Amino acid sequence: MNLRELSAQLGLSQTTVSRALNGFPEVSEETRARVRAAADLHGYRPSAAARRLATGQSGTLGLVFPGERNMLGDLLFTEFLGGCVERASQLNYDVTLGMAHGSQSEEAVYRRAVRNARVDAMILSSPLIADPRPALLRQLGMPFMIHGRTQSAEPYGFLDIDNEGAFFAAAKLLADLGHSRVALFNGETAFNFAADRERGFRRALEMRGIAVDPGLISSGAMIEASGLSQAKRLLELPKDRRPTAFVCSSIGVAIGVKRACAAQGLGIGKDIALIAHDDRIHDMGAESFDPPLTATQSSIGDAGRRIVELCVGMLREPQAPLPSEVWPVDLVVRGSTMPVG
Amino acid sequence: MNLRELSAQLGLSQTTVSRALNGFPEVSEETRARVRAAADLHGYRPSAAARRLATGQSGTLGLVFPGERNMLGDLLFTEFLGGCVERASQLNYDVTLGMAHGSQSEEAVYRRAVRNARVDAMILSSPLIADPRPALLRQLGMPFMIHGRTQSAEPYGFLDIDNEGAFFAAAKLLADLGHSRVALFNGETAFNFAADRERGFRRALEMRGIAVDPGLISSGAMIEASGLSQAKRLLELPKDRRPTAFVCSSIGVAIGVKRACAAQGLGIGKDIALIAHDDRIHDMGAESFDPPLTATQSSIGDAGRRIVELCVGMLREPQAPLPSEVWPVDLVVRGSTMPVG
DNA sequence: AAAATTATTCAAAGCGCTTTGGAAACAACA
DNA sequence: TGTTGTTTCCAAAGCGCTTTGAATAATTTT
Repeated sequence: MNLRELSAQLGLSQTTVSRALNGFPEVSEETRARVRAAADLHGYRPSAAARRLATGQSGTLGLVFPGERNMLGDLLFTEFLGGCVERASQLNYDVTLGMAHGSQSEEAVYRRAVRNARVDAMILSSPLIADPRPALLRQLGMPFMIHGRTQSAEPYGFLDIDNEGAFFAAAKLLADLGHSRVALFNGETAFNFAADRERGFRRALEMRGIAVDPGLISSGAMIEASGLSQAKRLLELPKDRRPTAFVCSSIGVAIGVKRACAAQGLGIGKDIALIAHDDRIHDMGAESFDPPLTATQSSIGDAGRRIVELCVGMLREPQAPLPSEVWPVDLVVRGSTMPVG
Repeated sequence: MNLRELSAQLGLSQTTVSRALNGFPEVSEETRARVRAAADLHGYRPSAAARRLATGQSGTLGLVFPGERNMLGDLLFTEFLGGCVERASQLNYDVTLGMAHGSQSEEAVYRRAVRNARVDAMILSSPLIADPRPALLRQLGMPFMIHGRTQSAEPYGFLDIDNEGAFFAAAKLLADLGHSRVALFNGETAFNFAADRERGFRRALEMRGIAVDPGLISSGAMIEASGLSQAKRLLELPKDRRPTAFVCSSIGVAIGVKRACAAQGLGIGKDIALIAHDDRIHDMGAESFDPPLTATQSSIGDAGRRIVELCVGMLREPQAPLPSEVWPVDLVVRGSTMPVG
């Protein structure tokens, strides 16, 4: 059943039926009710393809798989994606995925998506400090939102968490507990969030008059192996230079740290203080660590849901200022932190 | 630049230009070359929306997030999805995602996708033995392919791995090494793959004249905690009834088993033999276990790539028999298995 | 009661592609 | 010469929706 048939049934024009169904004000409530009833009765569903052609809008949002894949990255991306898909389907939007493959560069993926005009907007995740994608998309005329922030001359819409504030709070807590040798195991420095976190970390220690030892700051993949090897290295330092506290960019890293400590007979929350950032995945994480982990935490699924709302809002009101939000991050104190002893 | 403008430029009809670009035979090679050159020159890209409307095909494949989410499940799904997206984009297809949310049942998600006619076919993953989706989709007239198999009266296309053969090989290896008390930690029994695996497992032991002890077979979530608790329980049995070998449905489960063994001072590959199924994720897995794990392995990313090919083939030749493939599974023997003793 | 508003409804023109049913041009055959 | 085939190309009719510009009906104003 299509629009023409339905309007013929009703003895109305396509215009009126279309407007009645789409909530335009210039159709009487009586007619609207009649149209709705008939549409329900016949199970009428407007053709997405026809609407796309007529409106020029695809009702579709695009995401692209991150170029470098790893376990945690995939988990985070999937959790984020799941949130996006959930909210998008509530808003009657589709989500389509792109991916670089083989010789095709990531840029080509974005170009392809834009050229084919298959999406109304794209959502960028894991932005680098110097990320080429905003400039590219703006040049191509494709609206976008960033999950995170980036260093960019041009304006852009974004949703980010307060990474700096989070790591400021974590480092400050440790400093207030008397720790002066605090190590930071950060994510890859090319990512904007990692820079933000390091800034917050440094600011807190400096505020407490603690000189930041560059040797205690490292960055790398946010996986168990990184935490293990880096912690091992630092724990081998002479006792008076060995860190008494660690701040980790992910729970995976914290697991590695814990293993390194265990190997030295050091107990988390007893001999060594540990804080990690916890991107809530499947509503579980830091609290099921042993001991329960003091953590800065934030739901990446919620971020996905919210960024889709912002994105759709942006598409509906193109002339409005670009949406931007920065979410505060909770520092939840659990059993992995204690005063320095 | 649209088709009309391009054909005006060329002094040809839209028909001819369209056919030239789409490789129809009734246009001379000379004209085709001219058209191609002009299209390239002007950067002409056909509008996906218009094509969709005209052909009734959306050029889109649909997948739905599994209803129950967990870490391994997400990782597997993402790996599979990544493969799908990769091949789909090579074939100029899009992949869109659906997801049940809140009150909306999984069935509603499929209905919605079909009603809106936004996808040409759907790919079903993690089929249950009694899965309602094939009947639903057939009734709705939506083509689909299953990654896995199911117990269904109606025919369906599928790509599956030989789960039965894999677990047959694993159990047979253990039997041949002299193990007679072999435990199986299977996935949820509602899933078809779990039933297949158990069948293979039993068949091998029976073939070797070993009575299968039902107490040694359990099933549950394919996560570390399951392996840990189940193995712990079995390792507490009196020595003459305690299993000497374990077959696990995932590496996660194997990790749990290893921890349970370690707690009892039992070494994998020494005191206890261990085999797990390894869905290759990120090209790593069983070989980085300690000790390297004897495993049945199969690439889930490859499966994603292939199922998209089959799906697209099915759409292109709707009257051809439904495609189906069963992939053999390699049993790779590493250090976690040894003769009983 | 006529004129001016306002509230409803409609006919028709796209959106940009595919595809049907010829037609024109040309060569090959009788 | 007339007929039959081939090749190559085209005009025009959709696909099913949105939206513009007008027309009609109902209401209010003068």
